[in-house]
Amino acid sequence: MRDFMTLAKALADPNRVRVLLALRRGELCVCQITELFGFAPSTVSKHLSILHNAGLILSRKSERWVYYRLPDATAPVAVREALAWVHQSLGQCAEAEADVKKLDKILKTERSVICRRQISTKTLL
Amino acid sequence: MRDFMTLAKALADPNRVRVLLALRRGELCVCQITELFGFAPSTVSKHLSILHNAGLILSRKSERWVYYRLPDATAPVAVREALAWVHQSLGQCAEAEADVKKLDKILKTERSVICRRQISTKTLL
DNA sequence: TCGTTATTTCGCCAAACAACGAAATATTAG
DNA sequence: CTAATATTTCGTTGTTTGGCGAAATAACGA
Repeated sequence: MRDFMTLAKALADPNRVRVLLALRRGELCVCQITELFGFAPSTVSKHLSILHNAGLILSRKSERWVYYRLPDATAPVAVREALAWVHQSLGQCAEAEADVKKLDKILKTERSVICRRQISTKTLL
Repeated sequence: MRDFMTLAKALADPNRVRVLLALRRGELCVCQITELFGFAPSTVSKHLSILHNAGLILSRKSERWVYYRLPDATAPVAVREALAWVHQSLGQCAEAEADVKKLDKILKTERSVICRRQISTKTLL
C-alpha cells in the first residue's frame, strides 16, 4: 500500500505527468526538462526526485549531467501499469503534443546553449 | 489532461483507494463505509464525491440511502485502466484484507443498527 | 587549485487538501 | 405536518505540497 501511494501521489501533479510523457522521446537531462517547463531548476529537480523515488523514472549520471529515462520491462508490474495508464490516456492529448513540439526545438539546440540560457536569464535580473 | 488529473488526484489518498478496494465486494451505502473507516460521515461523503466526480464510482439512491458501486465495462478506458491498476496492485495487500474482514462483520449486521451506531456515539458526548 | 556549470538540498511562503462539526437538504415514519 | 434518519454542503483548522531563491555538492576545464 505504501509503495502504491508513493506511485499515486507522484502521478497526482500535472507537471510530473508531463515529464513522463516527454521522456517517451528518450532520455533527457535536467536542464532540458527545465527549459521545456520554464520552472526553476530546483523545482524541476524536486519533481524528478519524486518520480525517481516512486520508481517511475531511472537516472544515469554522465559527465556533469544527470539523464532521466523511463524504466524498461524489468520494472515492477505496478510501475509498468501506471506508465501504461498514463501513456494510453494522455499520449495524444494537447499538452503532450505541445511539449513534444517544444522538445523538438530544444533537442535541435546544443545542450550547452540550453543550460547557459537558464543562467543568463537569471543574471540579467 | 484535465480528466486524467482528476482521476490521478482521486487516487492520491489512501482512504479513497480503500473505498475502491472495499467496493469489490459489491455496493455499499455511506453509513457502511463510515462504519468501516471510523471517520465522520461528512469526511466519508467528501471522499465519495471526489471518487464519483472522477468517474471511479457510481451511485444509486434507494429509500433513504445512497449506494456506491464500481463502474462496469461501459466506463471510459482511462477509468477502467485506473481501477485495474489499483486492484491488481493492492488486491492482496494487508490493508485490503483487514478491511474485507471488518466489512464481513458490518455486512452481517443490520444496516439500521450500523447507522444508528454512529448517531449514538455522537449524542453521548 | 580555482572558477564555472549542473544538479540537489534547504528554508520559506502561498495554495491545496483532509479532517472535523454545525447546519442544510432530502426522505421516511408517525 | 413533525420528528427522525441519511447524506451533503459549508466554514474552520492543521498539514501537505508546489513554487521560488540561496546555499551546498559534484564534476569538469583552465
